[in-house]
Amino acid sequence: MQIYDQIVEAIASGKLEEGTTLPSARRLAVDLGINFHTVNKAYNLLRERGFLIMNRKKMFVVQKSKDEKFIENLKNLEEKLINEAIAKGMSENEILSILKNVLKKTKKGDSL
Amino acid sequence: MQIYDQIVEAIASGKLEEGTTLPSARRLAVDLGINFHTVNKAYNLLRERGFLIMNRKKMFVVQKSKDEKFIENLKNLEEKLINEAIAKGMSENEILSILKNVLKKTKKGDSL
Amino acid sequence: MQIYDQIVEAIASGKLEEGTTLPSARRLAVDLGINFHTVNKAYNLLRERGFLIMNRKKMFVVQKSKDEKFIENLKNLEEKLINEAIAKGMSENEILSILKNVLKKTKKGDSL
Amino acid sequence: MQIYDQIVEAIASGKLEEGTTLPSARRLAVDLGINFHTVNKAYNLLRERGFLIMNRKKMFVVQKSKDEKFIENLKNLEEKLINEAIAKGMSENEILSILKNVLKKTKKGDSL
DNA sequence: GTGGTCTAGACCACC
DNA sequence: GTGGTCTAGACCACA
Repeated sequence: MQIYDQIVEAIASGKLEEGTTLPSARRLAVDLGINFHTVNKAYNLLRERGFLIMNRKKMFVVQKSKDEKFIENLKNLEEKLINEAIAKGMSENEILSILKNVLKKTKKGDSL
Repeated sequence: MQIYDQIVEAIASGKLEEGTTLPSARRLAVDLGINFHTVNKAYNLLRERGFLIMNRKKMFVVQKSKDEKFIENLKNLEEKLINEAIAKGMSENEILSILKNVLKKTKKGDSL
Repeated sequence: MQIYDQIVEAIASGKLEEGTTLPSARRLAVDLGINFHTVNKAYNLLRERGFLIMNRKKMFVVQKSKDEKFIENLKNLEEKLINEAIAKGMSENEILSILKNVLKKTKKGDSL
Repeated sequence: MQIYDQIVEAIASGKLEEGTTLPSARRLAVDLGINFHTVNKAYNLLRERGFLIMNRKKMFVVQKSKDEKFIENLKNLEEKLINEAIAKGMSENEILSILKNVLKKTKKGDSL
């Protein structure tokens, strides 16, 4: 999941642009000093969730595709998080303020 | 986690007000037809995360306390979610719109 | 995939009823003389596709749930298969006859 | 496989009639902007499965021939699909209805 | 070379 | 005990 998160973050921040071919699972594994299977699993999860796609050469390539399933899932997770925040006694404005800050911060990395 | 979520949702929606004493773990377990330990675990997780507090009679009571740790955690989780959304190619406005909708929907349940 | 297919077939034929708890992955692996990970992978794929669900004891249990995604996928795969049959010059009636036979055969196993 | 599927679909829909000579693999590769080997492979797979035959000029020609092997294979694949549908709890009528719809839809494209 | 799969053994958290 | 994960090594088909 750490690899997964880092790759998602790299895509979001623009460090990995759409169409970029990732290093092979074996290669990245060696570079990171971890096992091939671990990288492979992360790559496959990213593919399942639509962040990567495999090209004709069987390499993984960055892809940006917003699908219905993802948005539905996003809403559910957000609902849980926001429920917790409200249950903690936070006001609507407080929550919105935090959300906007996170969004701005993440978006700022985007333009780098 | 289902019990956990339901209780959080009940607190957020106002069905469970601050100060309310929850049924004992054994009692709720019987009512729901599940194992005592499962309920107990949910209660303890809710206490760890600051949604409940144990009173002198060792009963669990609803508490609304926004702490630093929770907010920090909330930010981290939101960052991951929003990173995924941006990595999917969603625009800042799209994301904010979804967040506002979820917030409004959740908040509406609040007034019920 | 062999394990996957066999379990699907066992559910379809009624040998495995809804609610049945499957043997643990480790146990089944020993019984079949194969590796734990192989069974585990099959179980997880079956869960992802909605044929199994994990209960509170972390055991895999048979579940029958027809979801939209499955039906959509079924239609796509059938379309490909039927396209091939038509491209082979088979008539609509021929194809329908084969489909009915397969359905009857599979369904017959159901009542055993 | 995309090329494969598209050609099968074209034959099924009548856009490619029996006896039609396909463009050479090199030619089609250039037109589609993909590698020659990829087209060649698709053509060869189509020949292996009996959708194409090579003429004296080594060009691929559309052929409609229903062979035993194909029908056997079709039955096996259908059995797997239908097993999944039944394992999902779908009734015989539900499945048959879907099959007929797909068949009708595919057949309709035929007359275009 | 690539990813995919199977085997194998170890450790973890959970119940 | 359970599944989940990481490591490791081997072999496969594909290109």
